[in-house]
Amino acid sequence: MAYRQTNKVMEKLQSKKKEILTAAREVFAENSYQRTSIKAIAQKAKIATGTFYLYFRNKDALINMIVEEMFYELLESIRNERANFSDGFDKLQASMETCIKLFIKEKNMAKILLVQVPGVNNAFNAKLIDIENELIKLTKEDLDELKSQGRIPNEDTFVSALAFVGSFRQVIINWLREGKPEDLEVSVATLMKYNLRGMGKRDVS
Amino acid sequence: MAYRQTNKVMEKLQSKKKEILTAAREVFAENSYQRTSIKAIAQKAKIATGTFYLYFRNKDALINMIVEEMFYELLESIRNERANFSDGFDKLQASMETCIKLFIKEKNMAKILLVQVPGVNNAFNAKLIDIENELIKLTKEDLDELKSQGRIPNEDTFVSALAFVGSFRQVIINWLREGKPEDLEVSVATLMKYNLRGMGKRDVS
Amino acid sequence: MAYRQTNKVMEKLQSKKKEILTAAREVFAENSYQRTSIKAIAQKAKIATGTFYLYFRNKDALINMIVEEMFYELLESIRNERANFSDGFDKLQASMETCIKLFIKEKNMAKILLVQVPGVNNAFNAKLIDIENELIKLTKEDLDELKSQGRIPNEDTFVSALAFVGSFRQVIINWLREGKPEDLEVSVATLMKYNLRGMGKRDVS
Amino acid sequence: MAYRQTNKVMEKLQSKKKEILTAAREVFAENSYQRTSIKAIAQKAKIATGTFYLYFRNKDALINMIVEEMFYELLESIRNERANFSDGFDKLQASMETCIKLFIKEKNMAKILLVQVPGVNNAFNAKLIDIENELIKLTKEDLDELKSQGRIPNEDTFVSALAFVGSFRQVIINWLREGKPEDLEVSVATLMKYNLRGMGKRDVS
DNA sequence: CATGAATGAGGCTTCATTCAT
DNA sequence: TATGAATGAAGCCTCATTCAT
Repeated sequence: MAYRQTNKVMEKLQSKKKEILTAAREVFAENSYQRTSIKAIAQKAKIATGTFYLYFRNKDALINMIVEEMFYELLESIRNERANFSDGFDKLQASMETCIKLFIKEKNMAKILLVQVPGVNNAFNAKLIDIENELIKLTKEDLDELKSQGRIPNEDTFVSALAFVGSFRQVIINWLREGKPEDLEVSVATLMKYNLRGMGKRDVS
Repeated sequence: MAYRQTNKVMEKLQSKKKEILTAAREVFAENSYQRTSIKAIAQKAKIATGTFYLYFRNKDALINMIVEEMFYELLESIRNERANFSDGFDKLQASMETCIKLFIKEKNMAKILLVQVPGVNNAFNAKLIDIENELIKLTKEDLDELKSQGRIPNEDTFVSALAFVGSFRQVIINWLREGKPEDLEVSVATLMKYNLRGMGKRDVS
Repeated sequence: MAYRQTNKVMEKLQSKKKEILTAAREVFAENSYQRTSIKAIAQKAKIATGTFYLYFRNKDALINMIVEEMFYELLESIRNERANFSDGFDKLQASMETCIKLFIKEKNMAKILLVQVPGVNNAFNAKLIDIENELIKLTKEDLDELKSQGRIPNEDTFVSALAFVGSFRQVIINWLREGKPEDLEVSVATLMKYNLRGMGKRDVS
Repeated sequence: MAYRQTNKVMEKLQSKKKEILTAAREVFAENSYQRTSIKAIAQKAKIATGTFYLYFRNKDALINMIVEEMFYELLESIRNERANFSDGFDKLQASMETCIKLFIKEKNMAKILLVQVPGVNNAFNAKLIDIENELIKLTKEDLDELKSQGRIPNEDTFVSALAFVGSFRQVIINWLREGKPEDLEVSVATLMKYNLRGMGKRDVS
């Protein structure tokens, strides 16, 4: 009895926390971290400012959790999608396509991860860097596999991995900031070819 | 006796302004714009807070000048170096090599331009974006030239330009943040090859 | 439990605002606008500096409200009292007597309106001038009526109105500053006779 | 030799001090005391800010001296002019006409005495009040004389003196602030009649 | 004497966080 | 738990005054 009660309370608490997180994402996507006030988030979440502190120790804890959530969402999606493929090139392609699709679907997420939060605070940067590093690591693993299979030249796969991730990052940022390229999906195909050639894949159309 | 309004005095004033700019660059390289206080800059420059305002109208004017200086330093260097070459591929290579060399020489500049990018909604960031866009534009021009010469495939050069710039950006950022790749100059050569292949240049070693 | 958004809460807020206004009036009565700091007002009102900004957008908004309140209090009292009379001379007398009575009752108000007038270039002063002008306008209307009735000579009623208001102003100011004349009410009677004669009323005792 | 040298130096110093005072008057007439910076005065006087402090202990000392100068100029003019008359009414008229003429000639003086400085600071107010009180005292003396001669009714001459001065003050202030009455000299004649009647003079036209 | 750069206290305002209800 | 008023530290900027030249 007491147990179920607690569970229910926990659920309720969790759901309220989720609501705040959702509201916070929206507000952060518009303004930068520093320019976003707790009051604004609370208003968006339709709670009082004080209530915010029942769910988060402070502002930093909030942004931390947001980034961690995104970390999870993004990398989990990528890992799941990659699991459907065994070929290195396919896995690379799957990684990026998943990433792009998620960003298109959740533009706020892209804005926060790529535009708003960077530069705010070394602690958050560290989290963001974790995500990026994880993505780079995955990419490098694929490249190493392809290299060991002799399907790409014997080059520094770390640099290639950075180039791969960086090129996508730039295209997405530009799309977020300037709205160009207009059709991100088409551009991603071009970009993929660019990178496959860059890695040294033979017979790219 | 009165100050003699000689060159000496003027130089001293200019040099003081430079000192403040240098101090500000150092502080900005560590913290973001929003988290950098005038007080901190003044302390670094060993002046009183009020003195800052003798040299800059306000905080925004300072950051504006810093970024404009960097804009000038970076793009002027690149343009100068590019002028030595007529071949499109050579110009692309010259662009990036100059950029990298400058960043190695002036690490704070790289940190400010690439890492401490603050939230999107201010003049500071707008200027930074200008720099990036200018670099992308230059790259695209080279690619368009190469395309018209039939030396690279008929693909969206805007996307290629973004990929090119983005891949370098990522490598430099990683070097700044993690110290890897350790030997940036060597990696840049690899990266260049990656990109040349990516663009579709034939016979890249 | 949540605050109940009852009348009680609202009243409390309003009363707090009133308290701040009262404190501000007291401080302004001692020092001029420019020399009055928010901190001083907050201390007088026994609140923190930040609390002030929960009730007023900024310093100007406060002074605006203070003067508008006074504008309302003073002119409304005068208009109400005048409504009891139809004779021009009676209305003039009613105007000034009401004014004097209010100033005796609310000495701070008199001090702010008459003594702490700050430099000309701000909104505060503009409002104060509005009050004075309104009073002059009312006086002029009475004089015009009397003139059209042939009860005072055919002279420039604007000048007379200024003289009328100015003479009262001077007496009150002197009373505020020097405590003389000691018995303001008696002096006001004398002053009234002075002005009635000045206007050209016949048979003033 | 040394003596003459010193004298010369003193003269020069005095003349520079005068220049600063003149500049300060101009600046104060435009902006209020608080909004007038030493830098602005120095610029108007074509000296360096530091130089200001060679001639005045501080900003307060400057305004003090300005007001004292005006005190002297105004009251001395009035006293001189009054010396030409022996009749009480003539002396009253001479007082005010001199005052008005001086204010018309030196509008800055009027602005400073009547509009800018009041309310700034109790210390300056005190000086201003001295001037006003002196004027009131002179007026009262005339009225007392007239009363003892039986030429005006047996009323409180202090109140009459206040009314007299206050009515002029109001007209001048209105002229400074609003530009009305347009022709001050004509209005002053009307005003004089108003006051003569007010005092109880017989046979005012 | 003159200069004007330098100083730093102090003013206004914002906002993360606390706390009485 | 929920509320939102209250707090006060901290930031930006101004300006009277000082001081090295």
